[in-house]
Amino acid sequence: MANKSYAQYCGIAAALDRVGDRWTLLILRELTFGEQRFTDLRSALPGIASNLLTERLRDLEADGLVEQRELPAPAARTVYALTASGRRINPVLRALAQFGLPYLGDPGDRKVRPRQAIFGGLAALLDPEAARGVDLRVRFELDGEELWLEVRDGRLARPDRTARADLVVAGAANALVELYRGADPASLGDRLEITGTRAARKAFREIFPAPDLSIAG
Amino acid sequence: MANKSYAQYCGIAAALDRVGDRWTLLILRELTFGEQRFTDLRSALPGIASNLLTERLRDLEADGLVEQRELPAPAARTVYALTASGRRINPVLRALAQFGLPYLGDPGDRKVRPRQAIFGGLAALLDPEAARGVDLRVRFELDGEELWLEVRDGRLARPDRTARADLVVAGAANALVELYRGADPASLGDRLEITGTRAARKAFREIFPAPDLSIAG
DNA sequence: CGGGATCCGTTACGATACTG
DNA sequence: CAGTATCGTAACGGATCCCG
Repeated sequence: MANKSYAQYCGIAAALDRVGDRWTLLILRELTFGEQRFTDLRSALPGIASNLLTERLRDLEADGLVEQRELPAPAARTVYALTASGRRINPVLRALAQFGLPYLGDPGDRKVRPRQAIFGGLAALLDPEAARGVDLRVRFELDGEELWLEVRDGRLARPDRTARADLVVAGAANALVELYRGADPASLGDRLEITGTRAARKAFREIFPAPDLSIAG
Repeated sequence: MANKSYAQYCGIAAALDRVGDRWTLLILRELTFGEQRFTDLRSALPGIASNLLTERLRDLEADGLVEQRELPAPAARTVYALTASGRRINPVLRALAQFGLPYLGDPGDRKVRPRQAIFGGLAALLDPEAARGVDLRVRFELDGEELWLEVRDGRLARPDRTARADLVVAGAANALVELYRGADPASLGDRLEITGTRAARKAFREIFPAPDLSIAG
């Protein structure tokens, strides 16, 4: 790895020796959404130097968390993907996302919004207790972009886009964010439209509960 | 903060802006065990420069995660402690500890062993599902040091040292570590002695299950 | 002795330019 | 598209010194 090891006999230190370097956890975040090309990662991580991205990917490969895959011709190109070991980082990302949520300001500011931020943010909110045994397919149409999210038997699953969605959330991504930051649903006007049975809407609210934001310093 | 912000509208990035700097999460780890003096932190974090520790503590104070407290006379001295917001980092530390566990090598090597590593490691292993509703008080006597661990209604609690322990684990800390790394209990000989009712021993094994280490790269 | 501050050599990072 | 090369700057690590 790039940085020196903490050299402590402690799981947290051992974890940070692998994923504690700057940018590393954000690279892993991107890869949890699926295979990514070098350029995909670069554009999702504005500000990272290309040599640094190379170095981080090599480190992650050396630790067995990420692997290169060669896609078949014609467009033969290499992509990066998480290995089985790499997917074990998911609970860490979820815990970080929950910790960081109160610190997100208004969605209007100048910050980069990663394309999958909505999806990733919701995934972090999933309450395993409330989701126990639940199946729910949601289609998002936010700012003209379509995203699917599927809960199967209480866990997030690769969405089946051929099936019918139980719930459709369409409109402005910012409106969804504001809703989760405690805005009055009525104040959103027609910027967000949620379509589905009453039961599906209820399930969604329970599985992805709005967090308590009162804690932020 | 010392490092530049990622400036992304994402909970993970926001979290890393606060706790992603080198040493920061290990400082928070130490503080989860209770108030610590500057010198306590320094000795628990071998290799950290004193100015860096100062800077990190100031950053954490500015973010409202840590606060200074003045202990009363005679030995008037300042200690650092987590605030309510700071205690929200706990799930992150647990997730990291679980992720990092397979990467811990044999306990015999030269690495620094933080005094509370055993306690912290076990706390990370607690299975909330298995612990549901369980009460269990454990006293450790490892390498001559006494540690208490109390599970109350399925959650870790400040141990009540006046009450009677349901389980006593006495002997070499290394033996306990080896046990959790898959060693045959019989091979430990008399290096570890576990005393308690059959029910208490069973509860301990279920609440703190040995992790699957087969995943390590 | 606890709680830092200062200084300085080394390393990692960030920006830009360049290449197969 | 997927990196490599170069280089100035910022952060880190180690040592030393200071003050109550």
